[in-house]
Amino acid sequence: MTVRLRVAPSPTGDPHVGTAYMALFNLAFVRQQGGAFVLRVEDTDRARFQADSEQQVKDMLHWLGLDWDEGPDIGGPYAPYRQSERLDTYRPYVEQLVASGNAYECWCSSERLAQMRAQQQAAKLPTGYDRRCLGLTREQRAELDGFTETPVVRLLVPEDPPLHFADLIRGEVNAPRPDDQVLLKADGFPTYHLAVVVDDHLMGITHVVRGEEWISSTPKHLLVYDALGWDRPAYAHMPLLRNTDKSKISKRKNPAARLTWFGEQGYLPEALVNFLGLLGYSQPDGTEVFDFAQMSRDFDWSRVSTVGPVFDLEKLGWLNGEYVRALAPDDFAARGMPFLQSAGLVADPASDDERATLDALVPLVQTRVALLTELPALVRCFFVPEEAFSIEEAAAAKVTGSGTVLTAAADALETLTDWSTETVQAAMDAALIDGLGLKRGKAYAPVRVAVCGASVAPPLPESMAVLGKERVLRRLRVAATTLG
RNA sequence: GUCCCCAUCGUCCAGCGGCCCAGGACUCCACCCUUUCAAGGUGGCUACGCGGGUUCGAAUCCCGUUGGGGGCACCA
Repeated sequence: MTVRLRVAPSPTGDPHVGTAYMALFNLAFVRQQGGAFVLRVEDTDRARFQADSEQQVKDMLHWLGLDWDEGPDIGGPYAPYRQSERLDTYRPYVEQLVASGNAYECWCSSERLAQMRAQQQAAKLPTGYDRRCLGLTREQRAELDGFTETPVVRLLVPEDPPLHFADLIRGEVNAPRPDDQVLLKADGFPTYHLAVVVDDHLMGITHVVRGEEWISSTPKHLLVYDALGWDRPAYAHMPLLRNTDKSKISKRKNPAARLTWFGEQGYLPEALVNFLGLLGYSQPDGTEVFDFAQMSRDFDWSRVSTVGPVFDLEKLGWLNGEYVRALAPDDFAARGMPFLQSAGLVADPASDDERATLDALVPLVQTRVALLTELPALVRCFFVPEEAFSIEEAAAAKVTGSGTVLTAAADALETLTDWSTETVQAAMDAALIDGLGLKRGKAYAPVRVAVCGASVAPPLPESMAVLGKERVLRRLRVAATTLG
């Protein structure tokens, strides 16, 4: 049997990391098994619906390389893949459930339901629908209070509903007894609980992989499968990603909950994918730097943890550095360019000169960047117009009184006809180390500040070679007076 | 409140009865390398929540307890 899995985001806002996390594990298994991966849009909540959300989700998933085989944009044998376009397919099943006595209509107003729950909680009772409408006709119910015109359809949970199910990650799971859950809302839209089951069945989904938060509603779904006479899928409930305080990861408490945040912050998609594959999961050999293909190759549900991992940015930052350093030089330049452009250091599109300068800088900065957002500060002095070049105050303060050193360096460099890393360094060493008797660290510090404007910068002779004789000399002579 | 899930260094993982007075990674600290900062190298700090069992033997199994998390919507 060929395996079919899906990821089913709800277009209610900015794409969530949890969606990528689920997609990754779904997909790792799908690709290992040679099955199909479906993207289904669960847009049954018209109150929270956001029109641009679906596209953002698709963009983010593509950015991460987590691509689907069937979906609303590319179609497939089970189209449509948007639940709002499938309203007609749910209706017959609702009718069937009502006819078979597995569901019933309910006219209770939301006010009455809220009041009922409050009372139950005050009485320290489990909350749940009290079945006020069960067995009543519309007319009979209308005579009682808390009545509302348009009914919903509720699942009738039997005395002994199925509460146990096998989970690929957790083994036998014991879930709580469900409430008489609403299946069809008053607006005619199905709730999640009806729509997932119907769609998963109709779309031939074999494995339902979702967050742990769904464990408690699985019995409802089981009930619907059974009532409709359908085979149950296999279940895998993933651990929930957490904030630092261990609560379920949220956009409110954690910027990383927002998928679009990572690109803006200079993270590489392959690093994020790798990192997500490290949360609640590990490679059999303990490898920590691995790509999707490797993860998929020996993917195993039994290796997925049941403990919700804290989404810790520090390790992701390290991992990102690993990936940044592993980038081919031209790839690094290409990925870094947008950050230089948005910092206003490079024109958009970049000129040939600017490209050439960046290419020359790559070997100097690639090991010094963990996040792409760190690049602009590191290369600022190479791109900034001479008139706008300035020395950081703190850096200047560290080397005040080095006019002699700077002048000596400038004088020595002035005579150079061949301008390269080697000749520059030789000239500086001769003038400052041999000539003034300074140690290299002492000698280079003021020069670095004068030329780069900061006390932390890429290697000095290399930087000076890239900068060119003219600009270096000008900066040295200016600094010789200002730092004199 | 109620039901369910979970429990190894600060964090992410390994461990699935003896190889563990617990191993790797991130972070932090020290040292080496070194023209600054990185990168790289070496070393170090730090954990099986607690209490009972079971067993010759428990981080690993069982029970309890404590702690954390999630669900309890005409949201997903």
